[in-house]
Amino acid sequence: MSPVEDKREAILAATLRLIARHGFHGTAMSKVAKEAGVSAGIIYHYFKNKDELIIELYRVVKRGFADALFVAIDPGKPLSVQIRELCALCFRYSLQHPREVTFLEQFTNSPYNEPAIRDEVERYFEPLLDCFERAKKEMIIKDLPPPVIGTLTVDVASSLARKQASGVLELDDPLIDRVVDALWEAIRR
Amino acid sequence: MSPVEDKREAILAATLRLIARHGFHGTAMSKVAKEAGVSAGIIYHYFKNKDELIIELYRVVKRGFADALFVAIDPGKPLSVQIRELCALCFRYSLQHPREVTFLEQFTNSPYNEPAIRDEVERYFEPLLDCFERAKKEMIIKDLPPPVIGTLTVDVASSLARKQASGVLELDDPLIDRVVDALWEAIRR
DNA sequence: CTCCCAAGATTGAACGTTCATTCGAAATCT
DNA sequence: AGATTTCGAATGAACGTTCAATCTTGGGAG
Repeated sequence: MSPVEDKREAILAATLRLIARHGFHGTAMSKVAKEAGVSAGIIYHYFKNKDELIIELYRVVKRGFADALFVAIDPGKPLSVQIRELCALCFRYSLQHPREVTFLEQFTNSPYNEPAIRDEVERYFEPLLDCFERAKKEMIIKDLPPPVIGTLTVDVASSLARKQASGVLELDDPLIDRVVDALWEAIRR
Repeated sequence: MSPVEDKREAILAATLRLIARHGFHGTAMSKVAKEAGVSAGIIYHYFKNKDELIIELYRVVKRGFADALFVAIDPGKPLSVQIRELCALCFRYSLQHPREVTFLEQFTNSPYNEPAIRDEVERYFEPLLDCFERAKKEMIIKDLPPPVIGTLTVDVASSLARKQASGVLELDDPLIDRVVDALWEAIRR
């Protein structure tokens, strides 16, 4: 990796850490610079301004999440197994990446989340949605709209991961399995 | 209602509207004053500072949400009916109060959400949790931790309400019924 | 192999703006 | 009249952003 990309990614990583801990409001550009070990000015060499930095971080984090889920797709296995693995992966990723989850939830509920960016990022997940579309056609799962399916998988995992991170819930492997079972019973036909 | 309380509530209502539209980051005290039709200084007569204003708004909104759910509790009806009505009420309230939902989601994922405030507000919902505890004892629903049950009801409703508000989903009454059915199948034994 | 220089990378102090908060004075209520 | 409520200009701190100056890099000339 070139040193240039190193610095750019250091800025993105620092922004993620600070926003997860202190929110958008508490994350000043000067703090990002200090956390990343660079000067304040250089951020504007890589990103147009603070908004662009945050939006780019959103793209990167969403892309990473999508990539993590892709390993669940294995056309050799039955769709029901693929979907359950997808759910389980959502949980594992969310639990192992609490900062990413917190950032994504903050972004989603903020004015940053404009339709253009949402549509652009949603495209990363199209192959995963295909998986659900095929399961619908084969009458394996209920014919619910994709956003509902998304809520019953990704959003439930994120919500529980946040509760785990804040200490109000202890999610161990057996409990994750039981929740995945429950979600499967919600969407299966 | 006394004029004093009027002004206080005008400030809270203005804060809710602005935060839902522009986020914490874009909501300045001067804007709150203008939106509420009062001077900037008077806010500090009713609230210690911006943080206290936002935390108090959180209490008020959470309390309103809990109160809206209480009408589902009717000891004359079977627990299974009460729980399904609770879910349905979550949906109706969330859909009719998009600003409240957006604000709550932002608050929950921000550094404002400290354990002390969370615990204090969680107490509003204890009678509702009791309902689920009894259903567990009677072997009607699965023995899942309360936070998991909460996620599978309140958080799912909030998440879908947000998607409806942002236009990516059209939630009509028949679809709400089907989602409530799905959630019931997730938690029932 | 060394020197040099142009282009890009990096710095951090400085700038103008915006923000949360204060406060003395004015208005309103009891 | 005294107490409480309300105002809005003033204050100082913090913020996002800029920019002139400095440093680094890589490659062509000698």
